[in-house]
Amino acid sequence: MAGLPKRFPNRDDVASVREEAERLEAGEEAGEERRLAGRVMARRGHGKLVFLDLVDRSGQIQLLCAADRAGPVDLDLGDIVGASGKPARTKRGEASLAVDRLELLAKIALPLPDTYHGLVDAETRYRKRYLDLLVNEETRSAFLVRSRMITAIRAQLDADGFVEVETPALQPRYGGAFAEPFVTHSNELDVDLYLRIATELYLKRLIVGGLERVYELGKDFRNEGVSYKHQPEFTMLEWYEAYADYRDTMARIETLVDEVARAVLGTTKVTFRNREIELAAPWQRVPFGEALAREGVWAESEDDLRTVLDGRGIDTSHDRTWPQLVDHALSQFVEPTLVQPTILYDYPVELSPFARAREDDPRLVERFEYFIGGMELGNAFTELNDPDEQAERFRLQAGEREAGDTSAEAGDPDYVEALSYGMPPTGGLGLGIDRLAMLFTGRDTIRDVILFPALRARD
RNA sequence: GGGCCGGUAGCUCAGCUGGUAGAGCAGGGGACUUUUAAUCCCAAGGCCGCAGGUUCGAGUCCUGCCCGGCCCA
Repeated sequence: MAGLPKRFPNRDDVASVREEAERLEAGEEAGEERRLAGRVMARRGHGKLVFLDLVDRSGQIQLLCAADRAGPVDLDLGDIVGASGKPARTKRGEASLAVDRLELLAKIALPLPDTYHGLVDAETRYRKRYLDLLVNEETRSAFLVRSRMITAIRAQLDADGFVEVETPALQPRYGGAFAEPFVTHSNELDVDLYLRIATELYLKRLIVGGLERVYELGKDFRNEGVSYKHQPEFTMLEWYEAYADYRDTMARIETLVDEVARAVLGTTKVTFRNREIELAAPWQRVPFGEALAREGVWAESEDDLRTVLDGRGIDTSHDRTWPQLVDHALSQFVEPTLVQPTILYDYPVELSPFARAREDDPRLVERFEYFIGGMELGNAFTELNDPDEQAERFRLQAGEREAGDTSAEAGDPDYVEALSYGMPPTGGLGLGIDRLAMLFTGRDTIRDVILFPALRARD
């Protein structure tokens, strides 16, 4: 690249120049100069007249390069160029830039993938995402939608008085979710550390500390398998709101998704896996037990539930405890049916170590999960703020671990101590950002909304 | 972890019951002043995922492994 320009100032968007050109009559040319830069994605040569398709992040436009005006065109497909000229429409009406000056800004040295078929091979698309972005417009637009979605979520929470915070990703003990952690080691401190599986317990310490409304948007890490909706590292939003309960939280998440969809997509209707989904608030709300009972997979004892599930052809041999069986029943029979946004609420206490009990039934807690497109999008509760009760819940979880549930909460005495200083009544929520991005972009798999999904190393 | 499918030129794909590997696009050379996957001519391009095996002969059949996809756990 020696000798090539190091900058290209006063650049216009392809999309805006295109709009300008489209307002012209066929054969007409505008008077004002515009400057475009981007990648040459197609070339139709006619000797002394060459048509190039120039692509930048905003879109695509044709460059009209006449030899007597712009000089000879010595380029390869994939070269990065700067073009100065005037918006114009060709005789056939194609929006163009009539080029006065064409500068090479960076040279391509390897051939671009097929620009007509695009880059199809899934493995190559993930390993060389830069090529996927270059050649597949749908890929580019999906990641731009994801980015705008995240921006809109932040804007909404900020406007509602939340403060964005950052808590440790390397944690001496992990918690806040049922999951296997990644373990790493600090040489300096000579201790093992865990990559966080959730931000929950740190964020609630901040509520104890008086920050009132906090959120964190960042990566969580879970040392588990991959699927169309699972990746070992994924993006999670968690918020905590003092002086609110899970009913307030239900209203807030419905409204957030509704308004973010309108802001980003201009509609609350999306299509996911060939199903039309209406994201607009309010969402259906169904008690948890009722949702399982409707599918005929509800029983209050481990033995009864196992019998029911075995009778439905489910292999329950890996489910050691009642909560695991309930979870299995939920994901197998209920979750896939929850295509339109649905809130399941009032969960069994055994599944929910951080949620406050209902006043009228101590076996149930004020917790909800919400589902869209047959996927769980997130989890929320009226946060347990009684330190003694929290300590008791951790003991209950320790029992589940001993019964063979390795994903049960490990317990966190330091967190219990924090609660002992008093935490206001609080509503908290988690939202799987990648899954919401799948819904917003209509992608079937989480790998299509994560720029560099986890793949095995290849030499 | 199990089942099924796939890996052939930079990319997208053919390659039949085993007989020395093909096209389009891209890349190289040339022609062409209103094209839209522009067109036309010329030349070039391969560890057929890897390693074994069967066979006179393997891209093709068999075994193992690697990578990916889908489904299941």
